[in-house]
Amino acid sequence: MIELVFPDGAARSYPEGVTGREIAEGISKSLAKKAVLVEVDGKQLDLERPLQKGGRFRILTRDDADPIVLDTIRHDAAHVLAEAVQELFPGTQVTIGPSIEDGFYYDFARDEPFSTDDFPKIEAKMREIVDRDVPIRRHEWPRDKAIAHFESIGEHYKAEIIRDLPEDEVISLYSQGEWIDLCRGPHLPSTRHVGKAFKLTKLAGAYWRGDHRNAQLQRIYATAWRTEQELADHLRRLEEAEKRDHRKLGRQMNLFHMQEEGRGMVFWHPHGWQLWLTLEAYMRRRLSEAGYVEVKTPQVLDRTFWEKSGHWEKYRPNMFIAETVEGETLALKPMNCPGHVQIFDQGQRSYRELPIRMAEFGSCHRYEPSGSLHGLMRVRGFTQDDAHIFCREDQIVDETTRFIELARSIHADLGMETAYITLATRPEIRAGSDEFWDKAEAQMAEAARAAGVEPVIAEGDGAFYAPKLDFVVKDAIGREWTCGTIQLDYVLPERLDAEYVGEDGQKHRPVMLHRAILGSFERFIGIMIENYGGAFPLWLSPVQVVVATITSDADPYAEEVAARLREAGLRVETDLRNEKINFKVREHSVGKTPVIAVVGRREAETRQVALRRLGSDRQEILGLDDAAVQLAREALPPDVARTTDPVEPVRQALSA
RNA sequence: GCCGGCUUAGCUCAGCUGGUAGAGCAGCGGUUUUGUAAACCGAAGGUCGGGGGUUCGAGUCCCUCAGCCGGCACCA
Repeated sequence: MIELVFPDGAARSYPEGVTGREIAEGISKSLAKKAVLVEVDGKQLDLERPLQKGGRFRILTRDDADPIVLDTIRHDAAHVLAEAVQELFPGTQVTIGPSIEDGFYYDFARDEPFSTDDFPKIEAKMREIVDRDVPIRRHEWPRDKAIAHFESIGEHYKAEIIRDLPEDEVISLYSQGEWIDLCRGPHLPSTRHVGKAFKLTKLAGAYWRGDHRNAQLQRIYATAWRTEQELADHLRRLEEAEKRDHRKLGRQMNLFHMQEEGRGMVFWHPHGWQLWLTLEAYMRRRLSEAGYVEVKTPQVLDRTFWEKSGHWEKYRPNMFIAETVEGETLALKPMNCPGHVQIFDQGQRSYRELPIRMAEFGSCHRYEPSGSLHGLMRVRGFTQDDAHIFCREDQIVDETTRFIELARSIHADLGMETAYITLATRPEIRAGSDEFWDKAEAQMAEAARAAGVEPVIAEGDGAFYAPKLDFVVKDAIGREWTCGTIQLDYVLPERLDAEYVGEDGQKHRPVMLHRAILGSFERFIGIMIENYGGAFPLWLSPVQVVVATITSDADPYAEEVAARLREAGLRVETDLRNEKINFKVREHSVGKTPVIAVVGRREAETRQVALRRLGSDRQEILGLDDAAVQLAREALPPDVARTTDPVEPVRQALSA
């Protein structure tokens, strides 16, 4: 007998080998009908699986909000997809097909390429399989039999997977009708439970086992949900996200462009560059306040320099290299760190100077693989908000904690909430002893906790020389972005011979903390565009106010209004075109201008402005001076608004 | 870099099985002086991504190169 403890706390005994379905039937017929999985001590099992041991027990139905249910639906849908493809395209080999966020995919091996034109046919076949409502059954086979079976039907990838499973692993297979696949499970009771709220979305190439030296398979992506409604909602969310695409908005809002001759390089247009300058000025204030000093280092340095830093050996394929007529070989800097060490190395450093927090808005070039380029998100010429903290070992934790607090505050100011922080631990190929890694990882974790954050461990993701913390932020529509990092480094100071004189009069190696908060301006601006959907808050908006006239009589007054607002520090444009006010309001609303100041004959006479805010159709009539003061106050960057009497800069601007 | 798709006017897109390129918006010229999300009229605008081929004839078919898009791989 085994004892099962139900969610309500009741404990009941059942004979060993009882199945979830039998238990459900014992409770109610309707439950047995709805049940899809059971869970014993947190482990989900098929409904028909004989239970061997007791524990905390619950029955999961298809409607359960538990993510494991949706996960199982997606996983089963992947099997249905695989069966459908094999029925339609004989000779196709199956490999793996896991559930993923929002859906699932399946990787197939087939000489002929699939086409998205095949999707309707495949989807129809999938629906047919769902309608067949065939039971999904678990089988356990001896290893040799499983291998022989898959080899005999030409499924070499499956056979390879089984061969690579640990010797003691139970080989489980699942069948739906004639079709059988290697799988760990668990699965739904029958294909009907998969439902029809799925849609094939994308076709892609993917390497077998994720290794580019292996064969390339064809991956079919799909989205799958519990109900048609959930599917429709998801498709609508995708459309929404598409509207926010920074490449689209960048063109529509005339922020930047790229062209063939400069792949991965950005041409910033006036409004886009204004956005950059505003962000840069903000960062400069925040860094200065946090005790950083700003530097600027050369764009191009001789090959010998990169040989010393180790980049020539390790990083050369990613570097832009230039030859001069005099036969020198130079390289554009792919990163700023070695340059910063040169500044550190000038003169004699004392322990009293540490920590030195050396910042640079460092413009770097990296030859990224062509297929990885993506709008502003992955470029070849970019500017990092880079800084290196040179410190003693005993300062690492404190500096890291301070950094985490700074980064969180900056992300929040820029409309992004910290979702979590990851601690990337020792990779397989690494430098340094285990003792070093134990200590370094512990220090990073300690610093995170001191800042009030429990880091999520990213096993093996660290740089080869040290662990790092990465920030994951969440945007307005819930998407996550990795933004900001801090990495420990003992190697570069050693290589470039950085040293300081300690309290003991001896020379010591400083530790370096590489850190960035935005990552790169390019990428971060791309993220900001998507986060705000182009509707930037007033302080960031490239154009804050458009003064729009109703008739040409008001032109002189409109110029006066614009001048007055500019005097108050606002970024203002005028629209004196011979167009109707409706037309102008529409155009500037579509263009995401935060404030439209409408002036007509009335306003000119009374020396007022009619303000209209983006997203509202109300108008606010204010005297010109009041409007200038009020808007200037609203347009203060968040840090300025926090650190000073918000009225003071306005007063200063007014008296200037 | 790899797999697949795409590339037509400044932008968004149409162009069936090969028969000599079309719309809306923007831009330009004019009329209109307008009160909070698109006034009206007109003229213009294209070596259909580059190159090569098949054909009497190619935007359309084939080859090739480039770029872009979606993934994969990469991301010190």
